[in-house]
Amino acid sequence: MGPRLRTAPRKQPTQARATATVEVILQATARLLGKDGYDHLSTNKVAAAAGVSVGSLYQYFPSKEALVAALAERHRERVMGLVLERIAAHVDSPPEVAIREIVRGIIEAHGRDRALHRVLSEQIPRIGKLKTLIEDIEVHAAGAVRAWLERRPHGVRVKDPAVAAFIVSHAVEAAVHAGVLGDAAIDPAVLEDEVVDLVLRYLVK
Amino acid sequence: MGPRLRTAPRKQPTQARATATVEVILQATARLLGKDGYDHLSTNKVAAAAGVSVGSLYQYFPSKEALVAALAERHRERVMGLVLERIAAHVDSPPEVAIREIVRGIIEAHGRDRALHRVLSEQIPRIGKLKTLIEDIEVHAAGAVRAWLERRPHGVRVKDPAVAAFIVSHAVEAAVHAGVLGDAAIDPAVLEDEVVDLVLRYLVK
Amino acid sequence: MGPRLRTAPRKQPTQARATATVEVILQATARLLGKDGYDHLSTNKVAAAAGVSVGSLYQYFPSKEALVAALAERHRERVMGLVLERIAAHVDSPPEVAIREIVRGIIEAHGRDRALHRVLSEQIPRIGKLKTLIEDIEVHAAGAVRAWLERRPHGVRVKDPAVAAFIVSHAVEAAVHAGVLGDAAIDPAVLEDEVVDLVLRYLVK
Amino acid sequence: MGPRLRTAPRKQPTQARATATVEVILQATARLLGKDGYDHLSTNKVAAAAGVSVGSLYQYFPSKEALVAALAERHRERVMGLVLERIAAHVDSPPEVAIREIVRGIIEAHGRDRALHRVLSEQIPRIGKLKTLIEDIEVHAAGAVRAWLERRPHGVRVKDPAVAAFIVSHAVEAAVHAGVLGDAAIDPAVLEDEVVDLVLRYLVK
DNA sequence: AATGAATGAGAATTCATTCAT
DNA sequence: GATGAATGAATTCTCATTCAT
Repeated sequence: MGPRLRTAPRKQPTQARATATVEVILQATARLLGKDGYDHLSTNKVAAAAGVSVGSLYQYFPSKEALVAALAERHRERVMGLVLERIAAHVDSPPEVAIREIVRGIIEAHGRDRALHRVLSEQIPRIGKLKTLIEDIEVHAAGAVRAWLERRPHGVRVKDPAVAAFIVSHAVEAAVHAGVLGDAAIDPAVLEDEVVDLVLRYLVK
Repeated sequence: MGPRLRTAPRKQPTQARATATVEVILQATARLLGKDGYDHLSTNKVAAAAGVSVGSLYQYFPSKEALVAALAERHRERVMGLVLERIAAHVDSPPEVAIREIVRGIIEAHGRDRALHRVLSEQIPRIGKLKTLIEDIEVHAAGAVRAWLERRPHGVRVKDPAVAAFIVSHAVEAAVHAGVLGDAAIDPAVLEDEVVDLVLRYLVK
Repeated sequence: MGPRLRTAPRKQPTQARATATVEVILQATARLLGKDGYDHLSTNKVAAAAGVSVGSLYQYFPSKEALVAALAERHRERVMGLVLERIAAHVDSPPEVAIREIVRGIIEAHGRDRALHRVLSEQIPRIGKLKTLIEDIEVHAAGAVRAWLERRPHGVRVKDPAVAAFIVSHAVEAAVHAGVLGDAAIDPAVLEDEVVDLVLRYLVK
Repeated sequence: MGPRLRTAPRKQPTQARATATVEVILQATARLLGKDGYDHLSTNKVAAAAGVSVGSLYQYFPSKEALVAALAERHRERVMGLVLERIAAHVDSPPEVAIREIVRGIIEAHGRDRALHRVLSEQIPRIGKLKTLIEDIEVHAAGAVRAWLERRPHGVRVKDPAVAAFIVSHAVEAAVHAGVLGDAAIDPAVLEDEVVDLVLRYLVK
């Protein structure tokens, strides 16, 4: 599905100055990506916006894709961290509480860096290597949900925890994503109630 | 958010030869889209792959986006047609039956032209006119679900049909999409049962 | 010795207009190559000097190397033609006459398009695929000389015609090349006498 | 004819460590020159391949050309040394002996570092300072031959020693170069006999 | 209707070289 | 002496689009 693109970071900055350069480049990437979209992004524009030379950019990123990949990877770490942490915090809470807290965590995670999150989620599937990244997230998330389900055999009514985890994680992600980031945004409190309801009725009651 | 894009088809082919040309162009577009991705698609390549001249291509499609839009539009019509038809056929069926039939319709729709469906959903940039196209589909689907809900005030337990339709349509689409097209495909019968369960418990019981 | 470079011509011009474009591009290449040398040649400069767009250039030549390769191939045909013709015309002339005429032909061939000849011969070895071209010439030339030798077993004193042809063709080419094109050019008449002497004494007397 | 190039070595390494650095850089240059060719050589690549920083490279070589010039100069010294030494050793030998020894010396010189020799002769652009370097060699060699000829007015039959030296040195170099380094290499003993014959008949008998 | 030659703005990318540390 | 981050002009090359034939 698309040719292989070079997304591997080119070299690690070792000096502090270099780290700052990489930082400033990624920030400019995020800004332009949010403003103009992926297609209108160009390495020259990014470099100019970051106030560094193109040469410096290419010292660290071999291509436009690599730029976006690095940004996505960073973002993924933050978002997944927030959600997994919430799941971990509620391994032993009663389902009603756990589910509400986790759903709220997901809604919050989508609320952070909305513009960046939106543009990344839209563009990522098109960027070869990044498909893997998004799949990692899904597998990761579904895995966590499954583990959560398997810990409470009596509290849930589900036959196959793997399938249920798969269904639930995709359904929740999509509903929250659309509800928070879509053009027709939904009031977060309502969204939370409804999604919790969706999940609770499917898994528990 | 990008320059103004012309996506309206330029003219309708009237002669049989012209229809064949359009057909061959769209097929080449689909093929290249799958092979190289949207970014590496080019009108020249499409024309070459289709065995026609660029000039001929521009006779029918005013831009690269129009090419992809036409392909997507075509596919949308088939898929949405199948689903809306299923919804229409079950306006008055009992919820259990209606929901199962509709879900089955959605699963079937995703099964048709799997490769094309996957490519379109991954490769279409979610900006410009193409973005609108995609959002239209979502709004359309949610609208149909909402209408369906509003027809049966006593059969469903939902407070706000608009919100419920929104949640449900996104959740179902995502679960089915991932279940049918994802790397870890799920047995269609199991998928059907689980998605029906998800919807039924949320909307009805 | 050096990476493989794309030197194959990209597409054949079919319309008269296209043929003219190719012609004008090659002429500009020759001009710039003679004036600035290979390293200072660039596709943009060539296009500008030819009065066509870069795009047109790339329609026919995939790289800078291809440009030079096409030029070299053309030049080779002319030069080799002139020399082989001279050899053919004197298959049956007495050695003294034949050798003088052939040597004169080679000197004349080097005299045509001196600047182009000089720059091509200097740059060709560096351009991957073109090594073959130059070797072709040598093999070709040595072959013709050998055939010439083998036709007159009694007139020549040579043991192994293949070796003698090899030695003679390289020696003559180098002496004439340096004598005609070198910074310290030699009077053509003197050059002719001396080279004829060199060859005649080696092969015949 | 190209910008002014600085090819003079920047400074002499004085410490042992520095000498080793220079050595390692030149070796990397030779390796890359053989692998990628002159055009694809870059100071950054050379530094990386040599395991030193670009900064260090520029400490000793002020430009890319200087790098190649140093390599060529080194090789030239070895090769020319061997040949001139042989010429000097036979100033007073009878022509048959002298010529045979000198030709043998030239063949041996081409046999040393064949790969490097081939690469240098093919890849060095014949422009700018590097051109001069090459011409120096030719002039030097022709000069030595001329001096040798002028010392023995009675032993040789040549009218103009300068012209004869010019012809002979180019002819011999070309024949030996092709015979030793060409794709169709010739047995060194045969090569020696034939080249000696060529020279002897032209100059002496 | 169809062709395909031509365009040229603009994107990606390299690389010799400098200089602060 | 050595390092390697930074530079940016220059170059290669693509591609959507037009238009004469």
